[in-house]
Amino acid sequence: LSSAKAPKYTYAKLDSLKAGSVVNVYGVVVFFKQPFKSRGTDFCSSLKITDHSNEKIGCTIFCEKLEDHPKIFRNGDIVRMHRVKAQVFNKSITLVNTFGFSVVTFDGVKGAPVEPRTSSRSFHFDPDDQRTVEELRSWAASQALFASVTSTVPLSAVQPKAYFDLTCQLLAKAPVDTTCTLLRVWDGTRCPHTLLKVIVEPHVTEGQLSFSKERENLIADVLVYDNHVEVARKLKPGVFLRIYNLRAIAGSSTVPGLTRSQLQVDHLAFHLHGGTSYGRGIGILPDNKKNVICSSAAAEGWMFNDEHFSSVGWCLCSERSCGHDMQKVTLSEVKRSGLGRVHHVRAQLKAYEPHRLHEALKLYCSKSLTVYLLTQLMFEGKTKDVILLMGNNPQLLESIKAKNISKEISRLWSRNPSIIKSTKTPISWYLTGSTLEEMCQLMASYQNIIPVRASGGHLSLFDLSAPFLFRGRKRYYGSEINLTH
DNA sequence: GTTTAGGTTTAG
Repeated sequence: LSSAKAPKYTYAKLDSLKAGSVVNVYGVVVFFKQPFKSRGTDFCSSLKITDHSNEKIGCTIFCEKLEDHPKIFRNGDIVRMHRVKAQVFNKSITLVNTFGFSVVTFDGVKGAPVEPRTSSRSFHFDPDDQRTVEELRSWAASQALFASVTSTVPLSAVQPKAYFDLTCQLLAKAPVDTTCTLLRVWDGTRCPHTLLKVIVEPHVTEGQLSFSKERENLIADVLVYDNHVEVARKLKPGVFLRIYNLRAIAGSSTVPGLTRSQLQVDHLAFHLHGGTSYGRGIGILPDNKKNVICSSAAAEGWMFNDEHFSSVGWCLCSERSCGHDMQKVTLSEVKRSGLGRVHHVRAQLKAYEPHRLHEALKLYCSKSLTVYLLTQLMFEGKTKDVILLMGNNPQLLESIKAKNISKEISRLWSRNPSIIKSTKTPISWYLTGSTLEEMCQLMASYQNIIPVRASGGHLSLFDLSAPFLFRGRKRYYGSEINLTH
């Protein structure tokens, strides 16, 4: 016994499962449902997995406690299950958990850190597991495993009539009747459609009762029905959710318990219908998923202007979890430490720019997950610190800052109002006074050209009717672009 | 020593 080896698990390929055997398996998730209450004593998770063998195997997991269920957030996630029993149902092999069952889940994204998701206090994990996860990720990336399933869509891209998954934060909730609950959520993006607003009694609302008009425009009212009401009852405002198989419906809607006059009809409504078909359900995201919302909010140029800084709003943007412990420092310490460091601060908002989003140029670098907001102040030369920053790309930031662009533009512009040359920064500049033909000639030398004009001795961006950026042959309208290095 | 569900859309 003293020489007993550490336990070594062996994993069955999914095309070699024999009825009645108890096995350990690895698989890529191609379908899943959030755990739902069964008619028996347990919650039930339903999932389908596959592996290199291309065999797709349905799995049914019964556990009394939700935390013992597989922590699956999306198709492509990788699960490792210990002690599942193969049995035949409808002439196919399925896997059901059996005594001593445990499950660990991993993100399926190639190159992402291999971080086990489990509530088990101790679990086996060795270099072979690391390798297996990475192999499954690579294999899955080369396959079209779930091309037709619904995908996570931000509110800004929601299509009427479509089913989709929504990643969002719960701001408030209220019961509508015994079969329907209202969830007020946002994801930091603005839906182009007018949103249905459900009016409920204030005294039954949990969470913030009212929001500023600006924020209200970002909030989607989601009605969840039947079996989802029980799940919704346990949710606390502030929690981050993924709502699966949500349906956006345009046109008149009626809601039980409410008269039609309580609804603004003909608006886009969000319904989570009863049942669990197509994975319909509500999943609670772990803290490290908050970044998803923070970065989408930032990429959208999300700003809020509430008189009362709510704890929920605060949470959305300030409590970024960076996956490491870091002490909070004061703003003066940040200033002293110079460029290129990452800090945690907690501060009170005193003022913000821009008040109108089209006044800002947003540069979003998907590689470094960094958002740069170049504000109107920069063009007017009113400030030295022209860039409001998030993220961690000191090189790019420094190159912009070191150039002191507004000063440089003003200087060069006074000498030669036609062209300003700036080769080091990721942006080149084009000024008023040139024709389109001249600008097209400049395209050969400069990758990115932002048209600006002079007014009142200052430079300013054109309004939204003009392209804000010329990149090669492409013209970008609006105010956003992905920078590629 | 093993009931529950067994993917496949509400119809508000």
